[in-house]
Amino acid sequence: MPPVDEASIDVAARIFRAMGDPARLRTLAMLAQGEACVSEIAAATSEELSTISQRLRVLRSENLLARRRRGKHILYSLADQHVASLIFNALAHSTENMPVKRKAQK
Amino acid sequence: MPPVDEASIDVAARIFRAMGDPARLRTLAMLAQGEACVSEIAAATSEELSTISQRLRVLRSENLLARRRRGKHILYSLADQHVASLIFNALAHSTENMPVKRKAQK
DNA sequence: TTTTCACTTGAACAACTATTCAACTGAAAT
DNA sequence: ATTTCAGTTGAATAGTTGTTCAAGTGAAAA
Repeated sequence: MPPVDEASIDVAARIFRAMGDPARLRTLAMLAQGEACVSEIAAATSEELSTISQRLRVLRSENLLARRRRGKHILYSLADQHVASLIFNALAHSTENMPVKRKAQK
Repeated sequence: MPPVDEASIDVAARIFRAMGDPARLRTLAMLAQGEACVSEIAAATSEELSTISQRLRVLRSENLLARRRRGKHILYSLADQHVASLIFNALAHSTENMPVKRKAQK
């Protein structure tokens, strides 16, 4: 771990914060499976279209997403493999590192 | 990327959120360099002791920290290497993946 | 060119979060 | 046993964030 400069910390924190909402993380996890348009995501979660759009806007503002148009739809996907790694990493961590939080016996 | 269950998403999102604050991430980065007590952290950042304590409480509640006592001081450190990886990963991502966000020329 | 429609966006409101203060806790030192 | 002091915690406040609504965009289809 090299000494960390302030700007990097801020950028990294913004990335973490963007990923730190269950709804947004679920969206990212969905996109990790493949491209999807806004309507598809909305349908999959039974939520407002504009809710999804705002959510994607947050993720996009941190450069976590890529998008392209196909016909009338806009297809979203993860920006790169790095984003997938972060998700995978945290999910792995979340399933393993869940100590029972009990003191050594007696 | 395996299909993700709801509980894992929630835990992972909580971890990300805890890391998604510049002050907290700075603290984690500092602890990645080695153990430190609350006073040291406070001194290093010129902040209130209770501010630091509350901050550590948030990180601790997501199992990101370990602590042990030495004399009158309580030494904090990262819970495990996994946490260091997450930090390192995001910092790496933050320094590289910063596209100039400009369209292809002309 | 006009219409359509998928998506985006600003504003508003409710829900959540970070910091500070002041009081408290408890292990260590005396 | 008493004192000390590093750290913790509940409450209050100010600032931030997520969702929704309603209006607006703009590329594609007609």
